[in-house]
Amino acid sequence: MERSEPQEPRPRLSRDRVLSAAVAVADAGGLGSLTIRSLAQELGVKPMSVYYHVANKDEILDGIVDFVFSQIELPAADGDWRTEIRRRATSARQVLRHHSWAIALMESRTTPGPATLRHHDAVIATLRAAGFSRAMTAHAYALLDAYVYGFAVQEASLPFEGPETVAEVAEPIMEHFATGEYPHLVEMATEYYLQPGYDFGDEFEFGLHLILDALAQSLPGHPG
Amino acid sequence: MERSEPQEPRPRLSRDRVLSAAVAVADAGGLGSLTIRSLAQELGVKPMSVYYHVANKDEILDGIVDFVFSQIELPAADGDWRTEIRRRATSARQVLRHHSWAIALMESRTTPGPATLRHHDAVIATLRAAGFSRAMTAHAYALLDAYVYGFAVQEASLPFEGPETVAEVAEPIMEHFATGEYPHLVEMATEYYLQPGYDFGDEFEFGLHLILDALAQSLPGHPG
DNA sequence: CCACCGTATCGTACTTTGTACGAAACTGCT
DNA sequence: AGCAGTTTCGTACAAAGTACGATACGGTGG
Repeated sequence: MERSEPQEPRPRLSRDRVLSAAVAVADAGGLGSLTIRSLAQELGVKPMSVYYHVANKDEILDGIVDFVFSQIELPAADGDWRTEIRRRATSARQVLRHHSWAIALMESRTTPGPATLRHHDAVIATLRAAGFSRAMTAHAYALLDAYVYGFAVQEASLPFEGPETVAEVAEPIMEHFATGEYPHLVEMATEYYLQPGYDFGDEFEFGLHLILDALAQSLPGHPG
Repeated sequence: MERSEPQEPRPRLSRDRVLSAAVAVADAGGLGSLTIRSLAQELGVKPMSVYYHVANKDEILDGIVDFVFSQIELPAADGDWRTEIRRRATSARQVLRHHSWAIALMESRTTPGPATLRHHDAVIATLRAAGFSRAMTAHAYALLDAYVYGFAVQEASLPFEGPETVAEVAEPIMEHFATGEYPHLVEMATEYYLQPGYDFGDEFEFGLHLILDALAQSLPGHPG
């Protein structure tokens, strides 16, 4: 009875556990820190062990992209389309902000997973149920997704996080350009972006509202 | 006189030549194919030689992002703002489509180069000259850029190139889903996306027009 | 013409990362 | 216990970034 040291039974590996750990590692240290070895360490296992559950690293990347999609709220086809589409857009932004490494991945992975397909299906269903033609649904979806992803890209490329740290980061850069090049950029930065209380994230609502309003105009039966 | 074989004097390296070659390599084989060794081979030089002209690979990446920005047409502040903004948006899309590897980079690089800053300055100048307030300029710029970048991201993640190859790529995938999951997605695909003549790139114009129209509404003196 | 010196290029080698290959450990079943 | 399938691991190699010091080059004063 001296042989048993059941301190950590270390549950068996599985594809799901591998993917969850991969998400955790990427969340903690970015995509660059997600290596097979770091992933194995997170799982308390030796590197080559993960290869029993996934074919290669690409499969891991595909998997965590689909995981991210699975976290985005789906719109309900039988609800008010503006409310539903707005909800899924807001949710998408939040999810992408939380897993900002995912944006880079979504661009490179071309084999969508089940959550990704379900997501697209739900959005299309909502737009069609709202009365949009097939052509308008395609237009609207392309526009909405371009906006949501593009906003996420911009947000991810900002060098700061919270609303208050903007000034601290940008001011030293700005002073460097006080020489007279980029006058409009500097003016906007000092007089607007760097003002206390400015939060780039707030811009999201403006654009989303504008797009939804404009799309509503094109719906049949609308006072054009 | 048997010593001189001046066939290829191989011009000296320079930072610019390094960056140009890096763009060429990325254009030809994607970002993944851009390694210090492949770059050195393109330049007809040994790997470590490029390190005399750039500090590290990150500096190369920053450099080629700025190069891409330098290729985007700048709007003129004294022209019609809709024409100018539309022109720069269209140009940006074309450039990003030609160098699709750049999209992934722009997201990760946080130190903008001179062309990038000049670009932002010109866009802000045009919007301000058009009569947009500072707040509206910030709103409009965030919206426009999110759309342009987001559209480029979507376009880059499509697994096909020209308008006619869509069906060939998508049909086998679609048949795989004829089981009844994703009914709306399949319906849109077969009845719309896969119809002859459909080109996803055409969606760009729709969204851009919609956004510009909606922004024009908010300009002072407009019949609101 | 030559020694000299700053600039530019290169050779070698170490580190990190993905992963092939086969051995070892573990599991449940007879 | 013995065996077969399942899961984990040890070893090792290739590709890629790059540190470090040596070498080659190109112009200048003696």
